[in-house]
Amino acid sequence: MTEITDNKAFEPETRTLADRVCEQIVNAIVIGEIPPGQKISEPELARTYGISRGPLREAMRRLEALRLVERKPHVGARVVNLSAKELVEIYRVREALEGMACRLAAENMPQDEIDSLRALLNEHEESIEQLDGRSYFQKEGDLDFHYRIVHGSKNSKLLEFLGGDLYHLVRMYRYQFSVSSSRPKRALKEHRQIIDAIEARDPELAEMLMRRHIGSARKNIEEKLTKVTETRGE
Amino acid sequence: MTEITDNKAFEPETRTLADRVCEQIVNAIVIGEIPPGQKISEPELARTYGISRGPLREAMRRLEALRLVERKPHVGARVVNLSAKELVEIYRVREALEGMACRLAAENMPQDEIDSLRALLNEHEESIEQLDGRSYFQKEGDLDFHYRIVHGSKNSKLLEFLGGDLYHLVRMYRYQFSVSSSRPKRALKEHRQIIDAIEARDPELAEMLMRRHIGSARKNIEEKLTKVTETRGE
DNA sequence: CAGTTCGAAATTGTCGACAATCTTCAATCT
DNA sequence: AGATTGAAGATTGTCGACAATTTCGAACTG
Repeated sequence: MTEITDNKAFEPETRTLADRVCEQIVNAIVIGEIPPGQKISEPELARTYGISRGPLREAMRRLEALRLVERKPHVGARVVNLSAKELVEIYRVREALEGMACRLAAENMPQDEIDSLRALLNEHEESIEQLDGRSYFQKEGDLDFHYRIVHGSKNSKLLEFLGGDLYHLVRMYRYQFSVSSSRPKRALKEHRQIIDAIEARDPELAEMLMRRHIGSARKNIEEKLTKVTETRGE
Repeated sequence: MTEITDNKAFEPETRTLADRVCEQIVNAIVIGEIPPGQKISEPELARTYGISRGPLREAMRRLEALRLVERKPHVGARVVNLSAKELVEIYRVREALEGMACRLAAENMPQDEIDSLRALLNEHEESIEQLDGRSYFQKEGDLDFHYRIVHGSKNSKLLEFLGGDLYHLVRMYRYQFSVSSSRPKRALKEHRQIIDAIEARDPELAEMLMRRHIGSARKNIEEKLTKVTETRGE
């Protein structure tokens, strides 16, 4: 028994079937493999993932809680189709929660995490300068920045709500609309201001900067979407 | 077809079994009928509510998403036992979200809802003056006030997060610790200040007042709980 | 007697089948 | 012709049984 037989890397799937499939479906929805508004057939999805309907229904319950699908009793489930209004509403929620997270990060984020986050921003800068269309990295990289701030707040409930639930919706929207920050350099500058405020341990400023940062993203969306609806003549 | 045959009151239970039982269990947990930290046996609960394990497991998934129970694969589920730290974390989330809700309410809450809310506050005042221990009304009444503000924000996502998910935890905590506002008159005064700011259509002030209001409730908790832990000699 | 190991019981996870409900479409009636 | 009703098909909701995993206890060993 001297060898380590129960190596964690060897048991990557100790979780339940429902959990694993749920994660797969979340990803499929986020990247648009299952398109928004599509009706979900339980028997079909169950066959697709090679499981029975029992675990699948449990996974659906979780997806419902994540607000990625909407269910009506005795009718069925559909992938959400975010309206412009709902999207703006989500950004209001982000503005509030991440503003608070940033405030708390200014109080609680350890120095080593701050250093690490600065290094991440430097990577972002490089990927922007050689802007050979690595929009994927930009998209995920931006969320990575925000996630780390929330992590740095040392508030587990904030982390659960934002990182566990809300970010799936945000990621989904970004993939659907192919939105990579329309002004990456400006965003990077704002990110640097934010981390500066955190390192200076200035909660008020940190919160204000983050709220502005997300607020301008929200205005950006509002602008684009009203433009689209105007074009459509609505 | 002149009569209204599809009266909503006539179909009170069109929802699924899992949904109904879930609501029952939520209530049982909130009022402490199922105490915090208790292990949940699926077969036993299923018998208690007279259903099979299938729907019950779906209900458990929902309870997990509501953060009222914690599950470990192949081990079981337990009712959450909120620590002091987590409770304070939840109040931070409330401070952020309800602050935003209050800001938006100042922009969007219809006048008739404002009037109705003022009437509710007058009822609260009466129930306080004849303080014959109607703490139940105080507890639920306070949440009612906060709920209406969120409703007045006209932001459906805020309503979902706060009203749908988070308030169950807050209610649970209030029942467990038998916390009726330790200073009801002061709370009422603050509520009136808030509704004044909303009616004056002053988003900045409205948000600030709400954040202070919830912030002082948080400090109140922090104070009490550190006192308790000190008494215990920890 | 303490510690370990093995096994039985209980609990959780999964499955396939049956019942209830909704949707669709065609036949009938006004 | 258009609307209504009814039945057939498909889909969702529910159940009981089986398989996999964990837990608890008793027997065994040092």
